[in-house]
Amino acid sequence: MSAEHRSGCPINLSLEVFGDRWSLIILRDMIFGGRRHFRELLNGSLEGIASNILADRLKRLMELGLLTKADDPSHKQKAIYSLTEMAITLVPIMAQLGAWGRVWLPVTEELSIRAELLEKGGPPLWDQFMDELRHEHLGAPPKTPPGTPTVRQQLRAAYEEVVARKAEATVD
Amino acid sequence: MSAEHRSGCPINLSLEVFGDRWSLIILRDMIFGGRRHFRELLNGSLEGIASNILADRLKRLMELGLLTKADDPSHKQKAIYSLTEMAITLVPIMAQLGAWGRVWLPVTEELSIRAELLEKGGPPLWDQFMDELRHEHLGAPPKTPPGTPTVRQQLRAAYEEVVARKAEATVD
DNA sequence: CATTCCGCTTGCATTTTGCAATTGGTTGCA
DNA sequence: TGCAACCAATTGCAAAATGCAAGCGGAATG
Repeated sequence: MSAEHRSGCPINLSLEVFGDRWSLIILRDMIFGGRRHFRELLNGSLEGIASNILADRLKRLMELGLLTKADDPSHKQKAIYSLTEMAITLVPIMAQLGAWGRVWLPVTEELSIRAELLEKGGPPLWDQFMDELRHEHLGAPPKTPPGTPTVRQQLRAAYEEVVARKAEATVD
Repeated sequence: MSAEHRSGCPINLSLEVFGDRWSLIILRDMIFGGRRHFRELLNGSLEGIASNILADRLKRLMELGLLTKADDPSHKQKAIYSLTEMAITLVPIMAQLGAWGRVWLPVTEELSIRAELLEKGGPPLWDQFMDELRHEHLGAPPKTPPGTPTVRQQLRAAYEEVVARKAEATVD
């Protein structure tokens, strides 16, 4: 192991990658929120990340091999960030983290419905989602027949259903 | 959500608990290494945690409900730390983190054999391990018949086998 | 041609971390 | 009884990370 690493333990090395308050938040927004641009990540983040921290983490995630950056052909100033295979395979970790948080922490209903769906879908749903991300970010051929609702669409629909139901309940 | 939380998203809330470089390391050493005392955690940690950080994190993990502390009846100065159910259900997250790290990060063979075994065993092995931890830390009745090798023993045996094989290879 | 938007960068205050030494007390052994 | 070793921390201090607000040059938009 290199001198930069505290130990060769896989859990420790994973923590050296994610052991901060922002890296996984950024990846979550890219994976589940479909965000690809700096501004989307900056303004869309529920948690309010600062621009200097976002810039630093994007750079770090690129150096670590979790993200790549490319010019947006439609806009010379825009950069498009893409997930690598390394980042896409974080889906099971995200699912487990969400499932655990849903049980033990004070989550809100509308923000945890996605975690619930992902938990119920289990590994088959995670695999489908990862295939969709490979199509979206790596240009891999889609594996699901066209017309099938994507996992992200399903998660989004469930989220909006909860929001609508809660809004209705408020009116009553 | 309370004002202390950045958002009610389960992944974010989980990160607020584990989004640092030490909390999961401590829990890893308790779960997989069977460590229960301050000194064991301090000296046994491969990564070399400082005593002030360890003290701070143990306190924090207790406040969060992941650990409890009790007097050691055999030694007035010793404290015994125990995992709560909340901490025991981290086993699947640990397993996924280990599995991911094993694939993508520069792990050493002897330190990743446990992650490999845990991955291959899948949820049934995780469940058995969690039952053993409930027995050890919460006093729950054991579910496996007496005489069955524990998961921790299996993991330890596999680790030592790799170490022995590598030592032999060095001699040749 | 002014405004907005683009991905950052800068300066600066606050918080967290890491290291080494030390604390007050307990235990085990001679 | 005396004393070294051990116990779970705590203290002081330097260094690093974080967070906030403002600003940058350039490009797109109206």
